[in-house]
Amino acid sequence: MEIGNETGRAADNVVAALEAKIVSGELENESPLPAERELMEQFGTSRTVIREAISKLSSRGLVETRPRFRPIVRKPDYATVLHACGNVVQHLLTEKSGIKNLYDSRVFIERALVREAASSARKDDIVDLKSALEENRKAIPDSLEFYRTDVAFHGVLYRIPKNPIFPAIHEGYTSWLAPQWDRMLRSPERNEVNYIAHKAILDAILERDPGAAEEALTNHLKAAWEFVRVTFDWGDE
Amino acid sequence: MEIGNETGRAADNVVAALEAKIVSGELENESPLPAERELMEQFGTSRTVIREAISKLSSRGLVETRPRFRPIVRKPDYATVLHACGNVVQHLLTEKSGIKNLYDSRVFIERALVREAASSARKDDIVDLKSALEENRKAIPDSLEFYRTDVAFHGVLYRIPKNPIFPAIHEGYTSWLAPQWDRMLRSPERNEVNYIAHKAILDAILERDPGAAEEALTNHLKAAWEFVRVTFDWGDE
DNA sequence: AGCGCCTTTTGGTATGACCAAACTTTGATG
DNA sequence: CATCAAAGTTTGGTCATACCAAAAGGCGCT
Repeated sequence: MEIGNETGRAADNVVAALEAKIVSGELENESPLPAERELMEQFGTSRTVIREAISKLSSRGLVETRPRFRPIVRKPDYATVLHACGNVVQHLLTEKSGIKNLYDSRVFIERALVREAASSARKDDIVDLKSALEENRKAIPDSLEFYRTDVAFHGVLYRIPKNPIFPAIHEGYTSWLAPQWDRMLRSPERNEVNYIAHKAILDAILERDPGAAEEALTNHLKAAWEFVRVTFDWGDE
Repeated sequence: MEIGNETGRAADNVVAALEAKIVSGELENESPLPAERELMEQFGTSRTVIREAISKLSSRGLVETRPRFRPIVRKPDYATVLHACGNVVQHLLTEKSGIKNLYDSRVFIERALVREAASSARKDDIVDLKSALEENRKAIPDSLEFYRTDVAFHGVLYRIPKNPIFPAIHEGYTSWLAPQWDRMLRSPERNEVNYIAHKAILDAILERDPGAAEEALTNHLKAAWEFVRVTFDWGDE
């Protein structure tokens, strides 16, 4: 009866409707979705369709579903979107080449980020970098804490362009490449090496030398990859 | 009886099984999935969970579903993954700020790409660039063809790092930002301007001058954005 | 072979039922 | 009165069955 039902996909209407209600805030963020049986009455359709719609919303990151709980509404932001993509990306990381490609892309991005930082970081960016580096230094004895501050230091770089896409990408990299870092965690002797590398990057940024910053960053990440590669006992990539 | 069935998610088992069969090639790429009723017999489960599993596979880009057709197996590659992410990303592009952020990230990436091209493009890369530019020049009178060659020219840049992730990203940008380009298509007088910009970029690459290449690229994309912005009659971003 | 018609297959949807886990209410208890 | 455990209710996950319309496939006719 409803207009717009041309093609056989009843669930899409429900998806669109709920989608609208979520982005408009009519369905409040972080709050549970109405019960399926209520939705099916509300939309005048069967539970089959409702469930399929919820499944689609879930895979789009608009709701978060746990096995036996009510779905939770998630207003889309860059982080949840990247997280939703993670489910899709994971297939490409089962082979070494996929991981290598992803890591290389990270190196590529961060090279550009440190260039950007060196050429146009603002005062507060510099403050953030210094503070992140200091946290990093203090955490050298504690591998777990060092990992956290390591990620945080790189995270500051991703925030410098003031584009929310980049922090989201950073989250993607750290979560998708996390399994590899586990090995690094168990090698505390690497902490000081990595700290020194971070310091070299920051020094180059402070001197406003994009080339040096890029080189320092490249050396840092290449060394980290080499370490992981050897630890995993991979042949040459 | 099967191990790994701890948590109440029967569909996940089916997803995992089909997933494995797809990546292993047991389910041939580009060929249709078995019928739902056959799968339900094969897995000893109801059609409900089979359908849910197929829906999940679809949203992960492992199968492609058209409304009333058999799902088609799609072995995951970077392009299909990016395409699958497109459904998720679209929410962020409904506002101007989302488009602006995405476009800025593109500028950021391509700046790094042309630097890379200028500093380490190989002979065949140069050949590709020259040929793409020539195609671009010849297409100046035909806006539709010009658009195609324009995309192709930028695409060559994304292929230079020899990392399949970048061409996939390029596909993402071109498809996600396509609506904006429509306006550009109807302004053939822009074609020559854009061609000249492309030529300037290539010239800088040929001179192995990363800085000049980055600047030329930046000018090119900033101008294109400005044109779109004015045409759309947006205020300042 | 090419083409239109008819049968079968198959995806999309609707119902209704059942279970187990989550949630809510209730009521006994200290 | 606050606490907490038991009983009752809701609700997501699954199953079985049925029906429809469109796609696929077969069949006969030209």
